Amino acid sequence: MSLRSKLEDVAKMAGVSTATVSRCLNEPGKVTNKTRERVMNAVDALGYTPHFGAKALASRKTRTVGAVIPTMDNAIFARGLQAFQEALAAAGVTLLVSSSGYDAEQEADQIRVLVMRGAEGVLLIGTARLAKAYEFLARSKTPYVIAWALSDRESPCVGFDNMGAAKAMAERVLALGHRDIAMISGITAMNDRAASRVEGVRAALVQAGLDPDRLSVEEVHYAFDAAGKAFERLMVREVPPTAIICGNDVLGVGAISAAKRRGLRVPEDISITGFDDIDIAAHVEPGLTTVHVPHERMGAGAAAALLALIEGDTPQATVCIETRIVERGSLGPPRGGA
Amino acid sequence: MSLRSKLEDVAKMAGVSTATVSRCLNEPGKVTNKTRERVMNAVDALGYTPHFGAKALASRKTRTVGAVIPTMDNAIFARGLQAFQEALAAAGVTLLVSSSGYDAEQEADQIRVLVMRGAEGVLLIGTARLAKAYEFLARSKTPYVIAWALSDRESPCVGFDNMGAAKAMAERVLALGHRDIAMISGITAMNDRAASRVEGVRAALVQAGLDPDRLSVEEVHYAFDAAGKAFERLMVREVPPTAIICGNDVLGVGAISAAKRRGLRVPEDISITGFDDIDIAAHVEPGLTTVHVPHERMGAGAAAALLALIEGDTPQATVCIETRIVERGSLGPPRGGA
DNA sequence: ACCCCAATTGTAAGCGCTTACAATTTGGAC
DNA sequence: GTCCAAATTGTAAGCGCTTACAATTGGGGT
Repeated sequence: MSLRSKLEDVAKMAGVSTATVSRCLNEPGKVTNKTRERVMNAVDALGYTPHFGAKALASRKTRTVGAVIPTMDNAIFARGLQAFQEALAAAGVTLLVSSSGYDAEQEADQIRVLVMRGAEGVLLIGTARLAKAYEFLARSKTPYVIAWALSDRESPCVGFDNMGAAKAMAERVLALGHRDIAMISGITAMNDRAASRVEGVRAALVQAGLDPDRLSVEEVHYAFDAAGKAFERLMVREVPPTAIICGNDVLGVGAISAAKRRGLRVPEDISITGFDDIDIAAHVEPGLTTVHVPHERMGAGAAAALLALIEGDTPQATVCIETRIVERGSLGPPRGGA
Repeated sequence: MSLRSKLEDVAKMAGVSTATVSRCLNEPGKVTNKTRERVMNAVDALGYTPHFGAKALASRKTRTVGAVIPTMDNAIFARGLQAFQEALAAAGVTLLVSSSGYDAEQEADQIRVLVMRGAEGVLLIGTARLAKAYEFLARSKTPYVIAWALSDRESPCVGFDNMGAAKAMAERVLALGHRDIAMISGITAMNDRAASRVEGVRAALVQAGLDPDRLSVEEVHYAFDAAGKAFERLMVREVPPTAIICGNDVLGVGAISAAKRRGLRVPEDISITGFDDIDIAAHVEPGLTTVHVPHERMGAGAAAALLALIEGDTPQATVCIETRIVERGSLGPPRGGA
């Protein structure tokens, strides 16, 4: 970090001015072949790497965007973020990622940090966050797009209908004859996706003429064993469920695992569903019936929207990515039959 | 990004000089309570966020380190990186992560980018990388530590003995009586961890008086279905293996899944082992017998080493984290008996 | 040859911050 | 009240880069 060579060193070695070196690096067309070659030689003779901060300061642009995601632990955000990143890279924009650990306070901090590090726009997951985070975004005039959910904010979003998808899944469960349905959900506080999914299931119950308050919901953080423990708690209730709708695939896989450990067959003894369709969902036994989310499409769409925003264009306010249910075997009719 | 308020604005509003504002923010002790309060009010009245680039430029320090990991897709690096990050945060240092997609050329690029973005040191995974990457590190005098493997470089490493652990696992497999052993490995080119693990298994075979060339090795990238396909290929060989040692848990889980799809029982018909002990290993049926790696300890250790390096201290050159085998059921004696 | 215009290169003024160093204020001790 | 050292604040010079603008160069057209 200390003895880096700078533009001036390169200029000196190549016998040109710093302006010329800068041009060689940034607008090679504006420089003679001959001098460009000379400069480039100096550049890699010295192993010159421009100082990002200085560059950002002088040019007042960074070609950088940020994303703060709830967690990097599980694969839920990996695919979408990957697509987001690739689309940005294609436009010559760098992505800075950080994770908040599902903590709203931390998320607000991370947003600040990203912006101060030069993010010209940010990708945010879902809509629920501290007011001060939104205020900061507004005050600093930082464009942002929301993904993984739909939003009615002025800023665009590229997401999917969490509530609708969960409702569709619940409808399918109900159609098979299940009446004792429970849910293992992520923590719904400050997590609109988790909350919407619970709401979606409740809506399906209401629509089927059932009492939505009879739905037992276990809220746990997204981890296999937390889901396992939630499963245990659900199964010792006085009326154990015949089907458990899980808030995501991590919970679903954890539940299947716990069921088998308990000697229950899936779906004969207990049906289990997931949400997201991450890789592992297809690789447990039985395969997890789940909601497939086209993460790649969402990530790419979000990138396009954010880039447009940064360029000053106004992209479509809301892009709704369609989800679909994939049946894999973990959902079947209840024990007694329909 | 455009109309951010700057130090000067804060200074003006608080009626002090920019130097005083800077002090308030960086060395609050050197300023009267009264003026500090006045300044702080101005700071959040304006929603002031310092310009990172300007700060880095003026102070020639960033309190930032970088890490280049092969992938964020699976959980392999997540836990260790998390611990690394937390240890850094405790020291007030920010972590910048990027992933190379197991591509050496990209990794070299990422290292450059991180350094140019102000990384005062970097965390690298394993030892195999392009010479130019090492050269750049040396020329730019950027300290680095290597994790996830042991290294004989001058720069410190905090890792574990991939070869030894794989050998130990193979010995256990051999002790159970297996003689037809195969391996599903990650791509070994430019991946010393993968290569060492294969080497370890071969060493165990040699030690047991077996021909190491008889070991069938399928090299695939780390994904469930790639492992599944590799499994299929292995099982149609003229002498199908009775045990498959997998290069990591993703491959192991993929193999178990493929075995069951093929109607084989694990471990009665085929034994399967993994490496890493990621969460999912305990949540498949049967549980995956694997090598447990204390990722948290490694991440924290790596952080300590890197921070020391940046401070100019010389940490211990090599820290070897002990691994251990966890038995979960996917490894048993071969069909015929020992 | 000579002139003029376009292409290329150089000059120098910042970008927003930190930090020596200088100037000022403060608060005891007398 | 005075004086002095210590504490606080202000002044201004960069940090490494970009980019108007100015200066130079090189080629036709004549």
